[in-house]
Amino acid sequence: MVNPEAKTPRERYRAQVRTEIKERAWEQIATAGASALSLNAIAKQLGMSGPALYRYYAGRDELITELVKDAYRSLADTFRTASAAGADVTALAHALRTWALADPQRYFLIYGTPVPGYHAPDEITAIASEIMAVLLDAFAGLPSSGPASPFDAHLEEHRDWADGHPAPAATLHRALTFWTRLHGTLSLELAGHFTGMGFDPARFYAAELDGLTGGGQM
Amino acid sequence: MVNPEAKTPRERYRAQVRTEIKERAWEQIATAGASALSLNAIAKQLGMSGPALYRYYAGRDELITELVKDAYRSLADTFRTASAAGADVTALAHALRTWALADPQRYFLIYGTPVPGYHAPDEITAIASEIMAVLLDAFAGLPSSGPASPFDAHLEEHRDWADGHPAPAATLHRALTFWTRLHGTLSLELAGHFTGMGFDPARFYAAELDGLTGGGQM
DNA sequence: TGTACATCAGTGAACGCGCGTTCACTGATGTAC
DNA sequence: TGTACATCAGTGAACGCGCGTTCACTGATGTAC
Repeated sequence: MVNPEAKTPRERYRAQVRTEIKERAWEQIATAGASALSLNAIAKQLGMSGPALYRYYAGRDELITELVKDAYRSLADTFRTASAAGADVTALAHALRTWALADPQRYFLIYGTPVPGYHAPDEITAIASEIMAVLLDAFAGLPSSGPASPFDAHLEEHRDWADGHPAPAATLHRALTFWTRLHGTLSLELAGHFTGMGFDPARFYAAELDGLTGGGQM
Repeated sequence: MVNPEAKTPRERYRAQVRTEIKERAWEQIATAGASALSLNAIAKQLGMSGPALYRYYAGRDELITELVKDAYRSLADTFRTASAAGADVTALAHALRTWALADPQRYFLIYGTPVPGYHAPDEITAIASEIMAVLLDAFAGLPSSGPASPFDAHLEEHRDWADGHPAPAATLHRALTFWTRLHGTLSLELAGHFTGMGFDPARFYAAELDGLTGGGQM
């Protein structure tokens, strides 16, 4: 009769405070960047003293790692959900852009300037390859496009990252390109490098996407 | 007989110390990232007290702005020099990659995670458009490729950033694409996102470049 | 249902640190006559 | 060439700050009998 999975009130409370801490952390990151994240400031916003946070996180580093993991998981969920709803490559691209625009600093926490010396835990690389798997599936359902490039042959010899996905190297190539090209536009847009140039970033994004889905040149 | 441009020994000394300060600053940035840059630490490395630096820079912010400006100027110089030596689009791309790999954190100081609220001074946007001008010239000397994209028409109405360059919108489009695509690969490579994937980033970069120079599809 | 005990969230004081920045000063370097 | 003065690089003390983190504690919440 006892469900060992059931949460006691205390566990429930703990979980709630943990997420509240993270919510404030995201607010801080959004307004001042990740490097400005401060445990004491979070505690103050929650109306508690600084040391209280140590009941919930071992320290600043653990909190940040948790935030990075959450960001990855959020993106992976977005992709998986879209894919489950039948999204094709184009829809995935738009889901990506929407997700990124919703919280640019969250995007940069994953894809932004790396902290020298920091190395992502295995759990994170696992989520990253889950994202890639969705992408590979989407491209596998697309008609092949254009002639094989010399890079395809090279990729064929280095396809471990595809984690056993049966798609041909050309498809891996396209998924990789999807990633790098859309990141290229998106990150420059989010960083404000297009500001003042006048054109509509969404249209440029769409143009890049066009090249990816096999239709046009370039 | 007096050359008003000539530097007095004191001016010479000042200039030298200023560059020494910047050199140490770059070392710090390279090893711990820009957010860890500390005036006191720089002073210690130079064998002087912290306050001494205020003879040379008004404060931390001014120093960082100067570093960003130097980074931009360095990239612009690299491009201009390459261009003057007859570099085509491919050569510019390789110059870009070499420049980026030489000091990844310098690259990220320009193209990395933005600090929310920070706005680049006009002097910097001027250098950025100088870089773009070199790129436009390089593409203008290339045969046009592929059918016009719908984005070209949109760009035609927003071409102020090209600063009067006479190239057709399709060329602006290609220069823009050069920028975003190569940034996409390069930044992911520099941030270590390709680590463990096995393939050679240089080859992928070359493959992307191939698509840009008009040859192949995609 | 009531009491005795264990668990654990949160506090407040404290530690040591390094930061950016100011200020009044010393002493060396350069300039004017 | 020598002296008197001005310039200015660099020092050391000090200010106030916020940071992450530890520690011994109080008091509320939950558990066992």
